[in-house]
Amino acid sequence: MLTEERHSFILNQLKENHIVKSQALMNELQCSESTIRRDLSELESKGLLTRIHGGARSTYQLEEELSVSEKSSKNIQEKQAIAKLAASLVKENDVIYIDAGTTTLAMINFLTAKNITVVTNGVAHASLLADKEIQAFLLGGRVKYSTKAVIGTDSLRDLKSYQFNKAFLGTNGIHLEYGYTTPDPDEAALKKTAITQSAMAYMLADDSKWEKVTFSKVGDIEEATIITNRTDRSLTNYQEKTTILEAEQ
Amino acid sequence: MLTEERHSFILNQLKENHIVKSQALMNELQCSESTIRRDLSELESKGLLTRIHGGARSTYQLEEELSVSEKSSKNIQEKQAIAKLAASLVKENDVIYIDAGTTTLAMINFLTAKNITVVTNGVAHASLLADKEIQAFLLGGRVKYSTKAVIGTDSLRDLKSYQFNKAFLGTNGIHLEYGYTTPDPDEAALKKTAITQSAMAYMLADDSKWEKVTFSKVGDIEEATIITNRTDRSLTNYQEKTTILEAEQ
DNA sequence: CAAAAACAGTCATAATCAATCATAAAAAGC
DNA sequence: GCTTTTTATGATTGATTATGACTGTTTTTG
Repeated sequence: MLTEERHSFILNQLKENHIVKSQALMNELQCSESTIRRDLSELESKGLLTRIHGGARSTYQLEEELSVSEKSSKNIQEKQAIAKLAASLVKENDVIYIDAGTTTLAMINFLTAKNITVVTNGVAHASLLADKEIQAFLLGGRVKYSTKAVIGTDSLRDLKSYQFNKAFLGTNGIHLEYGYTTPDPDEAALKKTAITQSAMAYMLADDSKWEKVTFSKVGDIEEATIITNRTDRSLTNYQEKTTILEAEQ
Repeated sequence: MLTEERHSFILNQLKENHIVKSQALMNELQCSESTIRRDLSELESKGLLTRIHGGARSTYQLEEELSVSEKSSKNIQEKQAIAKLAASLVKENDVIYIDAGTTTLAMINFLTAKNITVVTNGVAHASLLADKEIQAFLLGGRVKYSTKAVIGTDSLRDLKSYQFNKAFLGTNGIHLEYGYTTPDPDEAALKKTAITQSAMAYMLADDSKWEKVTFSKVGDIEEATIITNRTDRSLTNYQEKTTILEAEQ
């Protein structure tokens, strides 16, 4: 039984039952307590489950927000890995912007730096930040139905009154020539402003976003550091223009 | 049976029945009295329930967060009745303000009027409105941990730029002499402004809020119409000052 | 008021934990 | 080829946590 096999077995069990017990896993996977413990602890560090006394339970956050088609285990793992790397860049006393979106939402669970201030336009993000008792400011404005992002002129004006050390953004397309793009012009305007208001901008994008172009331009490749998952794709062309951080899966 | 499993079982029971008995839990979960007692006391310290002699009842806050689709308990029915009456006052094309807070959250599920616009300072409210595809605007500002309400100077400024047909507010105290009061001065300031920005103001308050006074004054009795559940209390003194709508339980 | 039930607190036992070590298989280097 | 390094695993240790039984006290009930 390979490590990978056990891991995917555990994740599948969690998908069905919401909870797994170490004892049961020992029997089903025919391995020692130590091995199960190591498996659970590895999966926890990737944000794929939460350990509890006697086993583990699923980390609901991401699964709940993602649409059915996005719920593949591979997709979640990629997002968690990217989110973890992004969160590790946040240091004590930072004032950061976190854009609405699922990958950035996953970041919040990995935030450990003390005394940080977060500004966001994500309604779900604000809620999770409050749960974690992290100081949060929400932009005001119209709430978009599908993504629960706050957008519009009010939010843009609010955003312009803040200055950030770092901004963490999502995007729907990355293209060498057309830069970062996203379908909604309102969201694009917000992202663009966030980049200008921030000393450093990070674009979080999993494998599927590369070489894609959508409707509204956010900015050029060189305007942000890209955080992505490790891929076979050659990124040399992009690396000439900007820094790319690759998350281990 | 893992600790976590018992805990979620207990919370689920509470969601449905509003009350649980230690003896019943002992049988259903097949464990000792000591264990149940420890479980209840842990969950209480997390604020997820309130212990009572012989078991536990749900905390008010949790009750409302979950009351969205639940109905069984009598206590919940009272609050739902108030929320339902309040929602019935909202008519087509209205532009309304819905205050953050547990009582007003229940209102949203009863909203049926077409083409309404809702402004709110409740993060949970904004999320629920988006789910129902009701046009919603969120005030910008700091997110309060405990209630997930947006408060502070930014939200106050945002609020002043809107005008409403109707405003629906919660309060922690109603008193003939001291008027409407709430513990947090920031929230009080918002409520006060909402009243002035609105043609009609409604104060939602269940039986337990009467004759109570808390720290910050929102306004005098005559500044809002009160929506409450039917009670034995004599309200004659109040009815001389303002309109009181009583919800049938 | 008295009996019964529920309570908080303590204790010993059992299960689970983190941490370390030794072994064996796989991978890398020479 | 053989050795060295890396990786995965299971066994062992003492520490931590969870549990049920037991004590005497408080609350509820008839």
